[in-house]
Formats: sequence, C-alpha cells, structure tokens
Amino acid sequence: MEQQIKAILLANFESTFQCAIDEKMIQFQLTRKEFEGDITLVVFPFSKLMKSSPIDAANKIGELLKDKIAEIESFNVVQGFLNIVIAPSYWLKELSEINQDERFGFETANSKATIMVEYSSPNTNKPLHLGHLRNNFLGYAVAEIYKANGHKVVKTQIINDRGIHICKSMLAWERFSPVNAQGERETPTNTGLKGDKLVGKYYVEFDKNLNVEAKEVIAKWDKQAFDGFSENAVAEYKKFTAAKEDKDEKAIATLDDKIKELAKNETALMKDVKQMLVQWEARDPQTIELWKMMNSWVYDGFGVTYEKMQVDFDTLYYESDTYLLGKNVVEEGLKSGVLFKKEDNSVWIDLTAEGLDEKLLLRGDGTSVYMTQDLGTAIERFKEFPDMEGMVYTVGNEQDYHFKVLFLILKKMGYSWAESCYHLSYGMVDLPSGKMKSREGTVVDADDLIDEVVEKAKEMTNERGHLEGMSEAEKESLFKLIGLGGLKYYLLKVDPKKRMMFNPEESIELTGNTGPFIQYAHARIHSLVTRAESIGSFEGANLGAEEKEIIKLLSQYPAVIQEAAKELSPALIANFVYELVKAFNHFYQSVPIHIEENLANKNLRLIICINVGKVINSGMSLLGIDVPEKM
RNA sequence: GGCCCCGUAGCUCAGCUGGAUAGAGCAACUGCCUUCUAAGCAGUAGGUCACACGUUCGAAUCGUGUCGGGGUCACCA
Repeated sequence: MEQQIKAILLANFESTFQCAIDEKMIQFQLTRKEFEGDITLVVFPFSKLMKSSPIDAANKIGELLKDKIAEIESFNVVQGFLNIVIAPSYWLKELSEINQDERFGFETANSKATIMVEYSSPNTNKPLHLGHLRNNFLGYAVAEIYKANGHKVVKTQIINDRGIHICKSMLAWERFSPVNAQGERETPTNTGLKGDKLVGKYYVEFDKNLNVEAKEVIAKWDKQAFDGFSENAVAEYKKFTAAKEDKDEKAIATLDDKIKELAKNETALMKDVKQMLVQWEARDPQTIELWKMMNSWVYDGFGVTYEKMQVDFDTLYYESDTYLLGKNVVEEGLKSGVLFKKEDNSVWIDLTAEGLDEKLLLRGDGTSVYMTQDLGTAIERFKEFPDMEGMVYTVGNEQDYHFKVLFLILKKMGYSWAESCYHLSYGMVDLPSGKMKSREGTVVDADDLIDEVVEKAKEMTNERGHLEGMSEAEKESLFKLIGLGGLKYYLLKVDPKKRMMFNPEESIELTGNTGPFIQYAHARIHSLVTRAESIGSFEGANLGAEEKEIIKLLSQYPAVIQEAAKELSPALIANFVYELVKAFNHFYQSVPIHIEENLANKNLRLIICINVGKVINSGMSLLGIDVPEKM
C-alpha cells in the first residue's frame, strides 16, 4: 500500500501542484492509536514546497490520493499529519494472501547467492561458556535469517586447535595427571569427565604451576641470582625494578605484572612448552599423537554441548590446516606493491591514508601472524565456494579493529567481495557481579547453564503446565524446549551490538518479554485451532479494530525479515514476535472465538489465530527456538 | 593519550534512515478464571532520553564539545 501511494505521489504531484518532489520527502508511519487511520503521511516537507499551510497541503494531498486509490476510504488531517483510512476489504485480502502462503515472509529458498556464516570458533582448551552461547545463538539465527531471505548459507566455524596454548594443556596432562592402578593417566573414560572439561582442567593446571615457578624465578632475581637466565630478561628485570622507585602503587603493580610476564618466560615449564610447540610444528609423531588424542576428547565434549544448544555446522575449518595460508597472498601483495618490506624482512601494509596505522602481515623470520591466516582463509573460502557472495564473522566486539583492517586489506588487494564481508560484532555478556573472568572463577559454563534452565523449566511446567496425556519422553522434551527457548530468547532479544547484562534469575523467568511467554501463546493458539471442526470462508465478516490490528502486524513480517538480515540483528525478529504476541493476547482476551455466533466472523478470527501461530512458529524458528503445541 | 562503542523509568531493554503526548518487561500497587490454556489480560504509579551548545518548522534520534562506563591500540590469538 505504501508503495502504491508513493508511486501515485511521484507520478501525479508535479502535474497537480506544479512543484517537483523528491522520493525522500515521502515519509510514512503507522497511525498512532489515538487517531483514526491506518497509515500516516508526514506532510511537513510538502507544505513548504506547495507554499501552503500543513493542514491545507495535507487536505489537498488527501483528496488526490483518495481519488486515485480505490482502497483509500477516507482521510483526516491532524496538524501536519495526513491519516489515511484504508478499507476493510484491503485488510481482508491481505489476510487471505498471508493465509495462502505457507512460507509467508520468506523468499524462495536458494534463490540468492551463498553466504558463509562463521560462528562459535572456540579455543580447544576452554570449555564453552555464556559468551559462546550468545555467539552461537546469534550466528545460528543470522544464518537462518539469511536463508529466509533466499540465500544459500554455509554455517561454519574455525577451530583454534594449534599454538602454544594448546601445548600447555598437553604438557600439563603429561606431567601432572595422576596415574591410576592400570597405569593410565586421566581420560574422559576413566574419570567420567566431559572431554572438553578434562582438557580445560589441565590448561588451568598448567597456569597454576607456571605461576608457582614464576614466583620462584622472581625470588631468585630479587636475591640477585641471575645464573641460567637470558641476558635480555635479566636486563629488562633490572630496568623494571629500577623504574619502581618513587612510583605510586598502581604503577608498581603494572611493573610487577611485567616482571611476572618476564619470569614466566624464563621458567623451565615455559621452555618445555615452547619445545613441545617446536616438536608439533616438526610433526613429531608422539606429540602429534598426544595432540590428536586430546583434541578428540575436546571435540566429543563440544559435540555434546552443540547438541544441547541445537546448533550445527555445515563445514569446519581447523587452524592447524589453515595457519600457513596467506603467505602466498603476501607474496602477491608485495609484487603488486600493496605491501612493503622493512629492513628486517618483515612485511607490512600502510593504512595511514585510511586513518589507521601500519599493520604487520609477516614477521621478519617469515612466520605468519593472525591477520595473515585470516586473509588466506578468507580467500581460500571464496575459491572453495565460487558462488559465494559474502561472509559473516560472528566475533566479539573487542575485535572490531581487527576486522576493519582485515576487510580493508582484502579490498586494497583487489578482492571485490570484501565489500560484502561483515563482522557480526556483539557485545560482552556481563553478570550482575560484573565481568566474567576465568581467573576469578566467575565464568558461567554453557553445559551447567543449559541444565539449570531446563531443570527450572521442568519445575515450573510441572506446577502450572497442561501435561495431561503426555508421555515421560514428551514431557522431557517439552522441558528442554521451554528451558532452552527461554535462554535463547533472553540472549537474542537484545541488540547484538550492545553489551548486555545476564541476570540468571531473569533468564529463567516465564512471564513478560520471555521465550515461554511466546511459546505459551503458540500453545494456546494450537489448542484453540485444533478444537475447531472446520474452518470455512470469512466472506462478509466484520473487520473489528482488534482483527485489523493483528493483520497489520502480520503484514509487516516480510519487511522485518529483510531488515533483520540487513542489520544482522535477530533481535528485530524477537521484538517483532513479542509485539505480535502481545497484540494477539489482547485480541484473545477481548474477542470471543468459538463462542462467536456469526460464522464468517468466527472463521475470520480462527484464520487470524492460525496465521499468528504460523508467524510465531516461523519467527521463533529463525531464532533457533521451537514452539510447543501444548504446555 | 589516539581511535571505536555505549549512556533512555529503581532494574533489564525497545525506539535512533529527525515527526504527534518517549514505549515494553521486571519489581510495587488494584482489579479479572462456572467462555475458548491466568506462563494471560485490564489498570495505577514511575522520565531533565548523561550534560551543554548548534542545525531544523520539529531533536532521544543529526553535528560539535564536556562528563561517565567499556573496548582497542603486540612481530598474542
């Protein structure tokens, strides 16, 4: 309808009012509830042009539109706002179109280019936590939203499975794991621990021991015992110690931290880990075997968590395969002159013209950095999927700068697709107690949280649910659906870009703006609709204010899906579904449905129910949330 | 310090391509289940949209500055 009005205005304005208008001047909004009308045209921009008062201009434009568009029943003018009343027949037609469209709001599947969505991308020595939940739910939802917009989607993650930090847990396990009666060190099998948790435990163990050793090193240094330490470290230590003179407490603490870092690097443990990394890079069979074994434990553990989270991936990348990629890209860049070399042979790109700084792409010794690998991986992926049009990286906003630089480099190197690479940058999840910090043990574990939320859903559902006739298995899956749905909704309803507060109590609430609130509405609708024996035509039905309100909302759904893809924001879907449910609950409470005597009216209401249910189901599925038929 | 993000009700968040009297939920208080699922609905109360200036017929929304919070500025990933 808005498109139609716009077209009419553009086509007729000049001939009618003798002045030209710009498309941007045509602004619509939904008519506010207190006025009569459906859509409102803002006439201030025109009144100036037409050299008449806003009210006068609005009346003239209103006449023009009413004359040209049959569905416009009437209009009224309040200040500079032209409120347009659209005929009931238009809304009823709108509803029957929605009703006939099984995939209402969705573009034809696979009608658009492939988009790759990367999310999760965990580090293999830390179990997944609350931050990963936001990441995974966001990434999964954005992938679904792209699909709804007609794109083919490849969901992927890159697993950070190599580097010194991985060797830490390997070494710690070899060195510190107790040995049982059978002569075995701890394994997921003999301890019953989830693999990722076991490996995570040894990563922590490494850190503990490293700290102990580092303290010993510092104690030696403080006694001026410098034998066996690298000259560099000793010199730095002396420099930092000297710098502590006359400094305030804070500055001293900073210096002490630096000394600690130095000392860590001088411990035997650190040297052994570095040695292990060298062995890994040399493909030493024993090291590789250990690495593979421990990684497989982690993947098993992660697999369980992903299953619980109900997220999945179409393809996986491992850093151990990709970390050497990008070096040849650097070569090309050097040839084309985009990159340059410094005296020490290191390779850089100069981004100062873009307001950024110089960025290193290859170390002097020829080894690559993170950026090198990311460049290589991106290019590789576009080769692998030739019909791919863009990529979305779901990564926390602390890496905003990194991605800005990455996309810029790709662009400078002439990859046109760099324009359609996006960083789905999301804010940190805070706890009421403040930031999550692994060192302070305030990290919320993903498995524990999901279990907790499902347990709570079970309690609440047993208390107030409608579970008659459900088997135990059906009940269990309902508890999961409600618990997980609540958690996902809680994390997705907030604008991804923003840092958010995670309140454990609120996350399992079921009243107000929550997942279960929406799920409940769906269950109600289902029971209502299944009760109807047959639903016929609503020809001749009376369109009341409640009915119209809902049809209007429903008709916005396609635009919301498009907007959500454009903004990379599942929150838009969540908020839309919430608005729809609120409007529906009002409708449900104020209008009789089965008791309605007029058959056409009853049918109209039932068909509205069916389509609200359909859109709830559809919208929630875009968020990765299931809705129940009973609860 | 440079750059980036954020600041809306007691709390958690919408609204931000400028538009009418700034909206929800939670928490508090009042009502509504012998008609369809009360995990619901209706209502009361709660605001200097951090602050200042500017642009505009019109600013929570755009610009500049100030204050406050966070992030980032590694030959780490």
